[in-house]
Amino acid sequence: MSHRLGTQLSFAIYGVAGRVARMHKPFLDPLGLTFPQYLVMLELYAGTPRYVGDLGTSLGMDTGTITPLLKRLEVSGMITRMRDPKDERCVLINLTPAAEAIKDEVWSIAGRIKSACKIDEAGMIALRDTLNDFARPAVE
Amino acid sequence: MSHRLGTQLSFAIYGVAGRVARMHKPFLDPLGLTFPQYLVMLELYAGTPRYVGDLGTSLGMDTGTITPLLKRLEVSGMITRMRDPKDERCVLINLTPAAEAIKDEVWSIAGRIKSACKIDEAGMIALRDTLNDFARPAVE
DNA sequence: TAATTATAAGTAGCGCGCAATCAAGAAGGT
DNA sequence: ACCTTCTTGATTGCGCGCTACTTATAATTA
Repeated sequence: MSHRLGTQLSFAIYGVAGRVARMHKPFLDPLGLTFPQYLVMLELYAGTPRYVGDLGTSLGMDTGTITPLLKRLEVSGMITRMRDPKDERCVLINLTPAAEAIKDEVWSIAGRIKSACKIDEAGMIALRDTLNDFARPAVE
Repeated sequence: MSHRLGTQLSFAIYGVAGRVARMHKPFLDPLGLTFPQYLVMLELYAGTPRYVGDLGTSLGMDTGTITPLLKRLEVSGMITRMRDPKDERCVLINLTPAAEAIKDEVWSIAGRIKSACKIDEAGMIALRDTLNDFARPAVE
């Protein structure tokens, strides 16, 4: 039977995620960012301040993943972390001037990657939508 | 302008990879396997013995990833690791009876996952092929 | 008000993923 | 036989991702 197809799709998804992250590396290394950190920065460029939990939800990252990641971004001078005076449980994330300084370069990475993917605009849109719908509501 | 689309696609790929792995977890936990270990087992079920390097190449896993992974599979009794007498540099991987015993159940996971993904056969084939072509030749 | 419950982050431990480095065996040439 | 050179894995270190647990603050309820 076709267990085959299911496993092939799992392989394909596993494989493409690694390739995409690796493809970003040469562009991110000079900025001192990892791929997940890059995704966090994109979220922050879209609007600050943001709560830690809000960021985690948007990116699908667990608290055990995003908290140390944010602490590293703080150490590297990209963000500040501050308790919300209104609710001392929450931590507000803001961008530093150093982060704003590389904003355009960070945004430009996507365009430079796109060229290397040999996929047209319509294909990208279709793929994005397919992936965003895929495996969405199930066990989780 | 449309850095947007590129970043959205990166997000989508990052997100779907995590969701797919998480979707497998409830099925893999009872077997004591992680998702990457599951992929390795599928490769091994397709034919043994296999060299470590061969497995790594097939799965796109680095030696620093697959060597400890295989040692854990050995500890959990799924595989054996043996130097090839013909070439002492190479390590041959074989399945144990314990691994053969769960072979059918491991294979069946893909089918059970497929039901939860609300995507038809044609969609799966198209998606698999699109992903396998995507980001393939570029930096790597 | 006091006690309970809920929520937001942080922390520890394990496994994956990658880069860089190392050691051992094999293959080739001299 | 000897000496390079290449190949195969192993190792180390760091960051991500998850689970489970803990702490601190808020909200709720008795």
